[in-house]
Amino acid sequence: MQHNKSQGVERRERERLRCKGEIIAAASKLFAQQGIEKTSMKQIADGADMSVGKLYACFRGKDEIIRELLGDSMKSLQRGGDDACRETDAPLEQIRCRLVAAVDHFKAHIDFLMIYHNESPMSCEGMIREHIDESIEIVAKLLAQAIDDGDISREDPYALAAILAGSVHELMHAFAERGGKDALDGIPAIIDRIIIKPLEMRREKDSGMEGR
Amino acid sequence: MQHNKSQGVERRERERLRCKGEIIAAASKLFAQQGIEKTSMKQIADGADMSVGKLYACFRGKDEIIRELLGDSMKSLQRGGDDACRETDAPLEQIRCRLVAAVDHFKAHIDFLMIYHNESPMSCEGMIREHIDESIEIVAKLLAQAIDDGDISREDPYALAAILAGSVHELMHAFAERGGKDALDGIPAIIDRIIIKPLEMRREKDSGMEGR
Amino acid sequence: MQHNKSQGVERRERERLRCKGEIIAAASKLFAQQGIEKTSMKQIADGADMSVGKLYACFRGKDEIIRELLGDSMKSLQRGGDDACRETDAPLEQIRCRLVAAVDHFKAHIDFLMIYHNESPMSCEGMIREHIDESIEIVAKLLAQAIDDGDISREDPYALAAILAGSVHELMHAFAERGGKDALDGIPAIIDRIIIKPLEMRREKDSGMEGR
Amino acid sequence: MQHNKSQGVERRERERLRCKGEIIAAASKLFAQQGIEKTSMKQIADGADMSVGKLYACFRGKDEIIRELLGDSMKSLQRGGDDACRETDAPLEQIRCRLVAAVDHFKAHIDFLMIYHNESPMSCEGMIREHIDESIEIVAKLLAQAIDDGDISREDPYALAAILAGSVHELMHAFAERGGKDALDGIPAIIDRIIIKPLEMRREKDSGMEGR
DNA sequence: GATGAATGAGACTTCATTCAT
DNA sequence: AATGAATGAAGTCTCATTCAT
Repeated sequence: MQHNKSQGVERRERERLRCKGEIIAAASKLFAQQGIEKTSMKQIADGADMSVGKLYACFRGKDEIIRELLGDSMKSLQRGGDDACRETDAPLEQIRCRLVAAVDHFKAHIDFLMIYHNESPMSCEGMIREHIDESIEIVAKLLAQAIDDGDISREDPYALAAILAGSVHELMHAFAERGGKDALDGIPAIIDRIIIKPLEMRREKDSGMEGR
Repeated sequence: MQHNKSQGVERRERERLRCKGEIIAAASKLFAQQGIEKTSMKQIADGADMSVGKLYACFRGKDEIIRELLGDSMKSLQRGGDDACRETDAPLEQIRCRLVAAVDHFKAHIDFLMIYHNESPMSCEGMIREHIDESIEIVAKLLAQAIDDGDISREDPYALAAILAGSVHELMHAFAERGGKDALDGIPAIIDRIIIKPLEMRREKDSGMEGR
Repeated sequence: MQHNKSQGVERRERERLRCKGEIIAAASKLFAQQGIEKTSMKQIADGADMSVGKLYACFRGKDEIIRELLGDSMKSLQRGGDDACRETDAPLEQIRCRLVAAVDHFKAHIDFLMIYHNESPMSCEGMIREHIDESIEIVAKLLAQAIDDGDISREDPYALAAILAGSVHELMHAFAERGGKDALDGIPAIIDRIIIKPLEMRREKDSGMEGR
Repeated sequence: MQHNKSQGVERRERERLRCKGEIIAAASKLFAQQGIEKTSMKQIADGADMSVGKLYACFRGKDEIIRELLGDSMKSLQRGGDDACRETDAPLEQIRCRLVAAVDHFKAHIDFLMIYHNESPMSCEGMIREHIDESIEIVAKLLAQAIDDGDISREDPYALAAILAGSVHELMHAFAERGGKDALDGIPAIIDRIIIKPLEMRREKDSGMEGR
């Protein structure tokens, strides 16, 4: 009896999560297509094939859907990056791993890519902007370490991180637009070749000249 | 009599333009402060010190204000770039000039910078996105020429242009945030040092190796 | 077999009544705390530790719960009054007994007191208002008899009854607020001293003067 | 020119007040008929023969309409009482004047009478309850003074005030119901005869007995 | 019979746009 | 031509009631 009850609770919880997932999925698609502001709760409900009331049974309101959608995606993006760079201590290597992980994540979540790119960064109290800034912060710290370690030439690490972030952002847009999501795979290599490698090479040259 | 009439028409036209300018100015400030969606026609009217009715006498509706505001700013930004690179034929030099011109333009129109950065790129049927794409297109063509001219190593010019555009975008945000608008001045130099110069240097090395 | 069946029916009926009682109890508490309008069916179900569906199995809807809750309480209040005044035929004495009974009833059902006082008298198609009017009617008849019997001076018995009802109502609020429910005990005495006794005394004086 | 403008502003302000008045009037009627909660903004708009939008141009929302409606009426009721008792210093006389003023006010604002009587006293954060309590407070103070002055017998002035307030309340309902609003005129006399006079007379007797 | 998830009508509110003055 | 009061469509959210399980 008690077992049945706890089973029921468990099943219900699973059901609720599934439902939230469907809402998030429908909302993601609509947000990606038309933007967050232009998407109404009714549209989300229709998209998820349920009533407006159910939306409010699963989420406190539209804000919470947005926050959860963005928050989950960004947390997962972040975690993917953290996991990817666990193998190495070399800061530049970590950046490269994070970059690959980010691109993979966006490839797998193309709606999120659209939202991340097309939505106002100030959406939902600046959540997107904040996430970008956090990513830049992380990369800037790794770059600062790379500079200290003598891996790359001495530059403002925040500026370098901003360059990396902006480049990835814009490349992602350009490649997704032109070549479909598979084109995204080329991004890490080009970032490496155009931005990171030169920083390393310059460092070697600098060292060489210092060494005289 | 006819002369008087045409004078009146002319005066009226001048008046209407002045009026549109004031509306655009007021709208720019408000859009920059609170975002486009959150700004109401009433607020724009109050900001421009005129009635809501006059807004509709000068513009067809809110959409047209946005379109004209963005369109004018972006045209002016584009024209600034075109003017700046008129002195030289060297493609890389043209890119550098355009970059300086763009930064100068944003420095002089800080409200536009805010809108350009914080607003959804898809605002107003994707006008901002379209403008970025056009800028990338122009730079990509110049880069293609630079590659043909043997000024820089052979890379996908669109990818390079995207990297440049994204880098500038993100640097602009980072620098404006941290150092106020004067900090923007440093952007052309850092872009040149981190992205463009290495492309040139690599080319030289490549050439050297080819020359063997 | 038939006996078993009727036993089952009986048990079921008993069960249903118990269930209704629990719902009424939970609803009373919530209505008293937050008001009828602000209390949702879900809250009542939670308060009665049952499902929303069961609420609808026992009652036709929210309205019926309110109607039954108020109806039961008011019937019980009325019955208490009827019982209390069974001992005597003297109309004034009956009124005094009814008053004591009413105060005792409210003391014992403090939630009902709150609802009766704080809810709109027009709640549920004016049930509360109707009940007050009925009480006034009863008291007015007793007063009319008292007048006929020469117990009190000649006045509009309805007006006197309204005065009694209003006084009790407001005293109940004032005393409950200031002294907790035990303070209610003082009400019959004060009503008697301030309103009823003077009516008797005036009658005596009138009689005396008539007697000359 | 400036005069014209100020005239326009003045006219507009007058217009706005007229409009608020119409809304308050329509709302009063509806609130009196169906209760506050059951009245929707659409109904008020229809009743005042205007659009919903205009309601929101004049008031911040439904709450403000209720607050203003009740607040104005209760302030005016209070002020009427204050004005009425300015002629005399005798506390009992002041109470009598206030009573007459209150009855006159309700006679002139019959919708307010209905709302005041039929609405939950806890409506709009307990505004009605608060107002009743304030009235009782004022009367209680006057009664306390009357006791000190030896005008009436020694009783709890708050209890007496509650009796007066409750009596008036219930009489108002009974008389308005039975005799139309003109019947209200009889209330001051009956209150005086049944409640106040006896208090005075008892005092005299008490004094006489004390004097022996 | 019991459950509580799901429904959807309806409430409040905002604001782009219109139009009488 | 200018004004800004008025409109009403559309959006968010609540909750009494229903019904599949």
